[in-house]
Amino acid sequence: MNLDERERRRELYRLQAMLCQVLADPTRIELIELLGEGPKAVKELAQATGQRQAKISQHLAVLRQRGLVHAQRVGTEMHYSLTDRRILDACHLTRELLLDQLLRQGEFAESVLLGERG
Amino acid sequence: MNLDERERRRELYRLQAMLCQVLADPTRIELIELLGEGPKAVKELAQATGQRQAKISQHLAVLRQRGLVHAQRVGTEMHYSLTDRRILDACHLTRELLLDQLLRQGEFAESVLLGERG
DNA sequence: TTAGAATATTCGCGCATGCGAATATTCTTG
DNA sequence: CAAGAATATTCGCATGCGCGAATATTCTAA
Repeated sequence: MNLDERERRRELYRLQAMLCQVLADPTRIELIELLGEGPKAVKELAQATGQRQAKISQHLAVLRQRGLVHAQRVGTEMHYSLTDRRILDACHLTRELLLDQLLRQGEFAESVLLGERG
Repeated sequence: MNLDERERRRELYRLQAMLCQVLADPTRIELIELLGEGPKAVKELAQATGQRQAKISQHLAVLRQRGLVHAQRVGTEMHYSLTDRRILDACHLTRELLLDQLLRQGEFAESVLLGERG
């Protein structure tokens, strides 16, 4: 390999963008939050989110391919779990950032913030 | 308004996804990093990234519309700056997460990591 | 082995996004 | 006002993404 520095940085940014892309979906964020509570089966996740099973499986596949979650067979079920708790940290930090943005703009803030802060 | 809790959480996830979407582009990440050094004109950013001016303006428009950067006229130039330094924190955390992912998978890691850690 | 439950995958569509090219806007200077 | 520099916007296109619907796979139990 031996790319020069600029190209290495570019490659890093490209991969980072791909990671952020994975986090750029509300259903996937919700799945990450749920898995933050502990391992869960697909059916549980579908029930908790109120989404169709196929949709949940599709999003779990994305998370799995990117290495954010790990799947384990347990009988007829598949138990999913986070591979790294710091994924939650990233989610929480971006959410903090978002909440500050909302506060600054003063838009939507009250309705969304209720029950999340204060 | 007065949404129930689940809907409020959903709305929050939706907005968070939109924020992550903004961070899910390598050029925008590079712009954020550059602006982390201080305010810069569009031309500077175009030069530093080696990208066409129109492309930079387009991405800056996205960052501006989402409230991540602030623009100020200075003569014939527009000086852009971060509205919140913690945007950098978010970028750096996701990058840390990415680097750990790469280390775990052992793929690309060496070439990308050189000069970034160690 | 067959039935059925749990999960995964494929397909097609509608929609958003990033880009280059071209053009428009806004400011400064003469 | 005219010319030109700096920046913004528009347009058209190619590509990617999320979704529902349908189907396939994989395991358990009888």
